Amino acid sequence: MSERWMPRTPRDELVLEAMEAVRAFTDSMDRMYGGVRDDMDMNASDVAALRMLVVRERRGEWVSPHEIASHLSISTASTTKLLDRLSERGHVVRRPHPHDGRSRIVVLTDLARQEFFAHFGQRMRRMRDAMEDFDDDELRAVIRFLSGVGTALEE
Amino acid sequence: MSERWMPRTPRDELVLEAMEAVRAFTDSMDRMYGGVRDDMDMNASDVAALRMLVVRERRGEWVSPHEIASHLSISTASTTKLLDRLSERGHVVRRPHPHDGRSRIVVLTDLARQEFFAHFGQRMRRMRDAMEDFDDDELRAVIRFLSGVGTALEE
DNA sequence: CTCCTATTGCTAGTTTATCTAGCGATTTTC
DNA sequence: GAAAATCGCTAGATAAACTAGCAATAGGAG
Repeated sequence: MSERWMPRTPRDELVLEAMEAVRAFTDSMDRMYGGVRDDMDMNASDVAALRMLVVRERRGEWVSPHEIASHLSISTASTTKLLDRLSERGHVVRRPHPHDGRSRIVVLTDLARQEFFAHFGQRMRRMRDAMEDFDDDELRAVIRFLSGVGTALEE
Repeated sequence: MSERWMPRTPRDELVLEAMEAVRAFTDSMDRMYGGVRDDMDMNASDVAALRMLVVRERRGEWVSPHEIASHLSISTASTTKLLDRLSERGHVVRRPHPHDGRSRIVVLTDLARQEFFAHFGQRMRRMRDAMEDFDDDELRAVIRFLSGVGTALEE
């Protein structure tokens, strides 16, 4: 054995507690998305696509079917069907890509934005309210944590 | 209009930044789980069930098929199939429930524990390492944040 | 410019994982 | 002790993913 048994320090306990907090939080988020999915009567991928489109629109970026496919880790064939479902419901419109005749850009409709915020809005408000229990320094620490740990995971 | 326009304060900016950090972190976690799913060549539900079993086993609790069903928000019929898949791979065993003849308890095999930690272990280690950049107070703030915001979401 | 290769989104057909409905065994309630 | 509820299961139907292959377009090499 190259390793001696190590006593579990208070620091170790704290880190373990943080790990568990992350796990529980992720579960909460999953359930939250599940709630939205139920409320909107949609499947998980379709909601995820909508979420992506909202985020990318806010950034002023265009989104192609191809990008949706890779973001959701599904095939382009499945994405075609997904977009068919969203178009049928009137949530998105497919437009020609201005510079690439093969491609399309997927654009949210007003209806989609409206329904999306109707169902996500109240949940986001609850999150935002819960954040009032934290001062600026704490919030900054949280932000640094989430982006640090998140980045560490992406390698 | 019953509401005047409000200037966006630095505090508002910070809270917004925290919201975005949460969103990005959730995406990272999703991709992480996706990686495990790919590595283990399993579907999302099966991995989620395994995760649940590991957590509950660590707590010294028994898990019935029924509980798996409600935790994953799928029907008991789907859970039967799910457990068939996991049994076939040798990841779980169904045992009779000691006090209730209708029920079963689902028990992880050594193989499952082994494979689970082989694939999750390195990712959890990366998370744990990333946490070394934070002192105890920061970590405590993060824990309070995750559990507070998580709880707020569950209502 | 012309040819060749790569890329994009789509269709068609297949597979997988879910669902609903209903059943036998067992437990709980009255 | 009888009636109702619960548990996990089977059977058959549905939804959403997959693979393979296609037409249209783009882009690079000669």
